[in-house]
Amino acid sequence: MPEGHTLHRLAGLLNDSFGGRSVRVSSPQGRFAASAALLDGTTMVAAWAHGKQLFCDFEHDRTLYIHLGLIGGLDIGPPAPVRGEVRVRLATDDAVADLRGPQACALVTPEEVAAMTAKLGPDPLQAGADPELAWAKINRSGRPIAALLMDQSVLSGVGNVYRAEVLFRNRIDPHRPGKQLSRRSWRAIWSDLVELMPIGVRDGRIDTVRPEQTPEAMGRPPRVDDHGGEVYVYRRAGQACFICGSRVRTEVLAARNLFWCGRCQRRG
DNA sequence: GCCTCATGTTGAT
DNA sequence: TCAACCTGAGGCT
Repeated sequence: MPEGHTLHRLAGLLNDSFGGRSVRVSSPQGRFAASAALLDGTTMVAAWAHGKQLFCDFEHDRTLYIHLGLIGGLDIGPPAPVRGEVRVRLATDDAVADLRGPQACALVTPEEVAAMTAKLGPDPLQAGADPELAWAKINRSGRPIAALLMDQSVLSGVGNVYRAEVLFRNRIDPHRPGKQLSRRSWRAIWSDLVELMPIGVRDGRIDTVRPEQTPEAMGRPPRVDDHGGEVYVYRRAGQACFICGSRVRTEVLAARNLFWCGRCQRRG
């Protein structure tokens, strides 16, 4: 569920349903009960995201900080009975938001928020984010670009799907050390993310296949990943590359399954 | 029912 | 580098 686009989308949905309203806050599961009681009945001022971190600002300088981790989810919809392990429920008479399985869920101060965001790299989904801040780190690192893209202190919001897809779209070898990546390649990666990620926010899934290369346009059967989006290489190990036909490769890189085309991706 | 996997991160070794 | 953590879905018996 969660790369940066998911959190920005959720922030928007939270603002739509809870922004400026008095919110009932509870912890059906019990693990957030004490903090929920402090927020209960107060007004949610605004929700926002930086990369994969989600912040809900309430009155009295109280911020609910959420990180979904790998398996967490935040379901927003009309009122419904609690189902499963719900860490936090936000509710009004019209809407409910249920948080399950988060990696982090805590009440934090403005100072703590500032400290957290200060450690994060620029987010392609934030207006005015500066790609040079990321380039300064990439340009002097010996780590592979596929690892640097996943490092949230270098760049925030990119996860395993976007890293594989943006490297494929720009024909870049995932193993290329950051210091050997051209500035032109980095600018291409950044502008591609700035173009792709808002589409993910809008649609709630990651679509990366260019219009002229869709299955219909290429005369091949539709193929959509389990996460709901249409992609070139992510989770397609062993299958034919849509562009050159060679087998999509996979290996573990930066503790995650990387997917790439060894023939198409040779740039640095 | 049991096992594996998942768009993530942290802390110990 | 590796285990741990949080939860649910899907595949298997």
